[in-house]
Amino acid sequence: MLHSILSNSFAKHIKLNQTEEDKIEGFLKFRKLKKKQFFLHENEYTINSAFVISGCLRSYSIDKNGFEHILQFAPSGWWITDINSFIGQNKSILNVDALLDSEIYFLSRENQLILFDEIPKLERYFRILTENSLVSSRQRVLDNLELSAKDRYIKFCKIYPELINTIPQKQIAAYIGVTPEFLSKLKTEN
Amino acid sequence: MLHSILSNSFAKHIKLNQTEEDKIEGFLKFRKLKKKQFFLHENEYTINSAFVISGCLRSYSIDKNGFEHILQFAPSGWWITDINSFIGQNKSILNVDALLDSEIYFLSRENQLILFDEIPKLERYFRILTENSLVSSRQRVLDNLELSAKDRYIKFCKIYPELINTIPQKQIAAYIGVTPEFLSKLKTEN
DNA sequence: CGTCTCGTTGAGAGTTTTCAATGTAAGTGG
DNA sequence: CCACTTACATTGAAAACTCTCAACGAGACG
Repeated sequence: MLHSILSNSFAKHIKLNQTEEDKIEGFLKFRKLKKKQFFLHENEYTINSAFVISGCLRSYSIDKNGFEHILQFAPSGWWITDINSFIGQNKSILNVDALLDSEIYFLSRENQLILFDEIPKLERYFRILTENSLVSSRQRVLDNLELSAKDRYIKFCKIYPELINTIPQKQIAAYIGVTPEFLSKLKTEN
Repeated sequence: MLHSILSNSFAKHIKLNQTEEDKIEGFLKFRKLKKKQFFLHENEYTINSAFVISGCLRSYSIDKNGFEHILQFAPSGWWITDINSFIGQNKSILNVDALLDSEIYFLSRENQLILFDEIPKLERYFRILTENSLVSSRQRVLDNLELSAKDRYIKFCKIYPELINTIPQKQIAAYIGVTPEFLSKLKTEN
């Protein structure tokens, strides 16, 4: 049976009967990731997309100076992959790994496309997720343009309250776009 | 008959016959915008999405200090709207206006949904555009995290070469996230 | 117990902004 | 077409913001 967290994610956008959920389950694989274990390395072709049941994954790139920059956190209930590579057959420019011990389902692009044919509602589900991702990605672009580092941190705390005390603070710094040292100073000054 | 620029945009992703193009045309409206004329004001509900035939539109927000921050430029061949408002029935947080005298088609969300039913290929066209927008929006988030102001300007010049000498430089500054004065200094220092 | 990662702090350097001044180009009304 | 106004680009100096580098302490983990 599908894990309730994934089942609930579907239910937010579409209605599936038991037969359909069972069929979907047949196309998914379950896997546990230890902290720091990779789901996807840059420069590979991304076959799979991950849905996080428990724990937390992140996607990030490494710049020419060796610094990591985080594009997305995926705590419980989120999908994560390198979407450009997953959709477009391009080499991945992102790494995806686990920040905490995690449990995930993963779905291959091949199986996803098969499921789109067999259960058209599922295409709708992913279309809506894509639209929502676009909205939040654009909001993040605006936030980076409009907000000070301090305000970006405050906003981060509102959006991801469950992450504040579960992942290292330096990961949050790599998401909002400041150095770990500077984030530390931001928090004290008040 | 549909303007060739829009027709070509469709043709990049889907195949439409003449009957289908004619039908689509019936759901579009054509309009000219003078420079500085608004297509959409923030705090309104966004009914329409615009496809630019000639000229250039932009979408932007105004922060609490009164500064403008540009989310998107739409020269010839691009769609532009406040997608959150257009899709989600939310109030717009963006303004969209013309940087140059422009010619546009516009399509209401209502008509778009009707067309999705009548010409399913069109839903595919917009799904692909949404996916591509997501990819480029995420790339821009990464660019803001990774690149210096100077490198962001250099990258901008590569992506939008047709804009460099047609729109005011201060608009480019508002897109890459620096003040007009600082962009001016960046360009001279070399 | 030792090792590694992380968070904090401080001083100095680099970056970007602010503010003010100037010159030029572009738009407007007569 | 000219005179006037407005918008824009540039420059400089000072201030504000953010980073770098180095040091230290605390906690996690084997």
